[in-house]
Amino acid sequence: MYAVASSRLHPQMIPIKSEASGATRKFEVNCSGCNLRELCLPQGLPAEHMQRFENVVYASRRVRRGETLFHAGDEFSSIYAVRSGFLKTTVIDGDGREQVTGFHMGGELLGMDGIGDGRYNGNAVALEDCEVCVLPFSLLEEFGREVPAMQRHLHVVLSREIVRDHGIMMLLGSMRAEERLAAFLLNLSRRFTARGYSPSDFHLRMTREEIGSYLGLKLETVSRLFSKFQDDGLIEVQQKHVRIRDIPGLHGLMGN
Amino acid sequence: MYAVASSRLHPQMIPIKSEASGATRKFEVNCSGCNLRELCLPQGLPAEHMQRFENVVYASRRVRRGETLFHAGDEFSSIYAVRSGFLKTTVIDGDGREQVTGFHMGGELLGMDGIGDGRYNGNAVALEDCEVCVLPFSLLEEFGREVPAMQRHLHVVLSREIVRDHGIMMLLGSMRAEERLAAFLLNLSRRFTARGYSPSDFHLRMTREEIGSYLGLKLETVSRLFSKFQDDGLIEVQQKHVRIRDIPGLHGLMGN
DNA sequence: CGGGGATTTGACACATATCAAGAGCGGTGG
DNA sequence: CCACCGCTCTTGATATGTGTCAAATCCCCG
Repeated sequence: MYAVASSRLHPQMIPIKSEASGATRKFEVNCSGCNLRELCLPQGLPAEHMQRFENVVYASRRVRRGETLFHAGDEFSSIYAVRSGFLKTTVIDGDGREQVTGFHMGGELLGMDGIGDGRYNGNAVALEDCEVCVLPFSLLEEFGREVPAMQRHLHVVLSREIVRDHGIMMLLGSMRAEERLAAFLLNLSRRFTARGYSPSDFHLRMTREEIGSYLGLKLETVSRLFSKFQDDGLIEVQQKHVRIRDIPGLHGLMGN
Repeated sequence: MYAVASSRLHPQMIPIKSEASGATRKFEVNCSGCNLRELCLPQGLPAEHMQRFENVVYASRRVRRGETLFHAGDEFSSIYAVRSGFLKTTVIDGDGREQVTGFHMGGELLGMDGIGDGRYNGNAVALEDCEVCVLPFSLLEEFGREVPAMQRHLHVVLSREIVRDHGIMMLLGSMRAEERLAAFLLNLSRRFTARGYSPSDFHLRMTREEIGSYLGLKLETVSRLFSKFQDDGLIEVQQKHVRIRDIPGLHGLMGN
């Protein structure tokens, strides 16, 4: 019925030059044919502008598991749209402590933290082999000046990122460990569902430690909670594979 | 030497019509003469565009202590720039729990969380009598389409909000109570300094409970930490008045 | 197929929350 | 102008959720 969420390259990429076989290569994009078009930046863009948008998408870039798409401090010039794969973003403070700020899947945008002062503020690391679309920000801005719908949508995307962050602040500031993990699982479920995967059956790409960092918990706490949720019949866990058995039950955990 | 940070109306407002004496009134703005111009949205805008910008600033609005500038769910049409006073922003989750997402002073922008889906995502409440400039977002967008510098600056401001939020996520996710409060005080100090107030001597407008909400702590913990910092000679506290005695000492608390 | 990181689980420590009581302060109305 | 009331703050005693440390197992990746 549902495919278990897994990493597959989507077949929109059409290389122009075979010599450009490095990490980044120019290519003809086909946003209109991309199965992520309803989730990605061109979402809702009238057909007449779609072709123009495809010229903004400058290149694709392949990032292998463990590799970094951009580092904090790198010069900013583009934002990235995830075409396939799964990444985390992190920030590091003066003392070297790392905080995971998000996990990102197909159709989601990365790098918007770099617009502010011309350098990325955080890091983006692939948790599995990824393919991302490179969107040079100056081209996006130019496009936005010409097409109000594009401009508005860019603002919408930036604003939603702010709203997303406020949700995480709520989670970190006001919820107990159990609620945080339930919220996390439900959030993943929702996002997988939007991409056509099973709402209840998925493979976690991140470690317990990364989940813990994201949720403001230690990895042992995350592990114990997974076990507890399993004992309570809410989920089944086996290493990185999770099956949610009781979505209403997880919802019920929040707010008690 | 320094004025202790206090709420003063800045004198740029020139009412056009005296009958428009309600909470909101149109007025001739004078951004170029505003002492917040270097911190506010028109920051860095070339002089030639300043006058045009002043036409985007649609009105001023007065918000009394305790009143709400906007509620979560209200229809979005404008962002707001704080002209004077001090506000908090909050979000409320399904169970009615409130999380303070920020404290905002002169020159800072509010309401950018509303662009995403046409409704404000959070609340903005005045912690003392405030005056805000109303910036209709559609006018800002129009202006941005015509003036790339304006467009870019709007993006910069949105991006910085994201970066700010990531800093708070770091704070909530990775720091201990003591570090959080030290970071909070140093952040306030920096922002007061940028506005010409004393870096070390200021009046807190928010309650211990609001500080606690912002920092993910309970009010008793905040109170105890204030006492502890005082015992350690780092600060002097008397209710809402704070005097920082040892800024390096506070910095030193972070990362131990 | 081997090795090392990832995960689980237990025992215990400790930071922060909770509950409670009293004091301080400010704003309001007499 | 003063006194009272209510909210805010402080502080103590205690509870508890989560962290820390440790060890064994798992299993995934190279």
